[in-house]
Amino acid sequence: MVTMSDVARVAKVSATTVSHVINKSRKVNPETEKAVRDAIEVTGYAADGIARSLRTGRSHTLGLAMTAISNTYFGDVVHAFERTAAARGYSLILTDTHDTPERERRALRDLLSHRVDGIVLAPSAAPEAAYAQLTRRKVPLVLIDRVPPKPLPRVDAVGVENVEPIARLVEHLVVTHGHIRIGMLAPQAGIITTVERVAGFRIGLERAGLDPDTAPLEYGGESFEQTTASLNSMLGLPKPPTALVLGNNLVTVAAIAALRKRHLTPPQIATVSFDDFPWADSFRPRLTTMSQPVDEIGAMAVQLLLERIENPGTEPRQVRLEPTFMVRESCGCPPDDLS
Amino acid sequence: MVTMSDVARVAKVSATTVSHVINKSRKVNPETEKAVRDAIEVTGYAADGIARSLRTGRSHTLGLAMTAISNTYFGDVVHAFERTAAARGYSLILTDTHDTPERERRALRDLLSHRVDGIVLAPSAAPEAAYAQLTRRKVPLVLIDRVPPKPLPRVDAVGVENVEPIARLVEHLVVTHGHIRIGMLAPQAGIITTVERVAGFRIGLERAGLDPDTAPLEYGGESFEQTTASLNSMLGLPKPPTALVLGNNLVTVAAIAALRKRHLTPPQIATVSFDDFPWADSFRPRLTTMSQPVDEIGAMAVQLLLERIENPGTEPRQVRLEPTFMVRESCGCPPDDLS
DNA sequence: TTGTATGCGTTATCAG
DNA sequence: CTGATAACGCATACAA
Repeated sequence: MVTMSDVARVAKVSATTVSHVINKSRKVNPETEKAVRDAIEVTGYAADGIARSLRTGRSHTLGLAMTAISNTYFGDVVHAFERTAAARGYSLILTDTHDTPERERRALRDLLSHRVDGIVLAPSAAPEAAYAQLTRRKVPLVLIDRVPPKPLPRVDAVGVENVEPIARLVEHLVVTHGHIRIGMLAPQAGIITTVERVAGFRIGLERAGLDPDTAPLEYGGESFEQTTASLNSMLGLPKPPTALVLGNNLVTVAAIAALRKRHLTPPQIATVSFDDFPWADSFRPRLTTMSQPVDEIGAMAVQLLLERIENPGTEPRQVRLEPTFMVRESCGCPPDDLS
Repeated sequence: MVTMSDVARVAKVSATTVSHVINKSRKVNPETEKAVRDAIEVTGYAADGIARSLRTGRSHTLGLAMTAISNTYFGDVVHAFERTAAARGYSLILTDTHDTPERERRALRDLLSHRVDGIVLAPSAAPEAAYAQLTRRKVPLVLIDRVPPKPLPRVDAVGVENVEPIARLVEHLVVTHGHIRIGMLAPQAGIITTVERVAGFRIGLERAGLDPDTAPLEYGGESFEQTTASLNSMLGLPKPPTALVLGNNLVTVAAIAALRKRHLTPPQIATVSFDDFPWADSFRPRLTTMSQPVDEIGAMAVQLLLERIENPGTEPRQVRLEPTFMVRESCGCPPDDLS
């Protein structure tokens, strides 16, 4: 490996000077500078980020800890995150929390040991240990996807609005399409977003004069099979729902598959779902959905984190982005004008 | 920050002993060990990976450099990669090459500055500079997705078989379904996989007694719009093809959308495509595809890389995984027995 | 305008 | 079985 001393020797200057020309951290004679730059060229020197980090305490690295399977998030959010971070000169370390408290702890420990300058975390259903771990080390932290409820912890967070958009979906089912037996297939129980979406479901029902307590509600999202089983148990009811609220993209794909098996393709049974798909317009059934602004979420997470890093004293912010209502045909609604 | 010296002070031993306890690198008296472990507990000490890396020269970090937009790869491969790496005690740094030589260089420079123990790279269309950069630094390297052609460079690589599977797709079109005017919408020109898939297309045509030189062939994959334009120009031919080979998942989604606009839903026009979708069975048209084993590809990349790291002297290996032929209905073939 | 000395937190060498 | 010491490659306080 070629180090700064090697460059210094070739350029016949001190390592200090080399460091300063690289970092532009003090004035140096143009001739000297040229000698140094030439020496760098000749030796093929590349700065060692590790040594630099040890010395400065900053790694120019951001940690992203989330689960890879749930949510549409993974691919798109990671992509947006990497792009935004790279644009600001930061690299990305990725770890999978598997949405379990134990793996979450491990993921954060790994991130911490790499001395990341900040962490973006999609908290598991029981993130207390993780929070403690993080606050003890005072690492800048931004929560993503799941924004903690009311007695707000002092932490930055970015996520999407869930309650009203789901209520809006229910309203669509009731008001526009006249359904009165509406069921919900929710994502993994315990996760904050699930709690909020179920709340939105109940609120939507109430507003429509329907009874939330008698409305069919099942939790899926653990696996394809478990989701399928949940849906089937709902459909096996004496009076099965005529319309379905699907709580996220994972649940949606499993549900459509299960419905197909029962020869119940939307809009034969009406569905609305959270999360959109890039291919939603090209393939049938064309699903009516709430589309999350995944790119903005990833970019905003980086944005909040960098601001926190640069300005640790400021008040934490919670950002709620708005999903977009995509009306298509899974409720039987508009004429199929695109096919 | 709490360091090893702090722990040592609390445990009333030397830092050396603390280090040895942590790394189990030499025998230490059970009592001493307990004292150290207690001190670690009390102080909440966590090892500093940066300092450790500087000293040992190993970062326990793997770099993954690929483009996030092209290919089905991104999400799934990254996921499999992270899982396999984590299981072996390695973290993952992710960088986007944007499939351009310039960004590729930058991505690798970043990885190198983080002193990753090895790099997995999906090479751009002109990766020479990247190779030079890497071999100069002697970083263990594995190529992913795109396996370099014949005069094999001395480098590990993992990818999927392209030529024969695409030829097989063409055969399906000709032999099973009697098409003789077959066009191909290929992915981004220049990429090795594209070259191979186009070669497979031509070979398939030849075997069927068709003339490859007069067969319509367009390159897409740059963007949704560009892909759409390519397809439309092919469909605008005096004698447009009655069957289409779609070169990857990106091209496929754009193509189906464009076909829809022309009221040409498969199997009205026959299509076969490379890359499968998790939702392929639930949504119409149900596409006949070649499905890549994305999980295995990601896992194998890590596997090859770790073997190279542990055993630098061995002969490089090129691994070609087999895609799976998923016969569905986009050629009008089997009765719709699943709907 | 430039150089010397020191230390970041860890592990390896050597000595006890 | 344990400890003192040096070194990894760099950035900075201080000195010249």
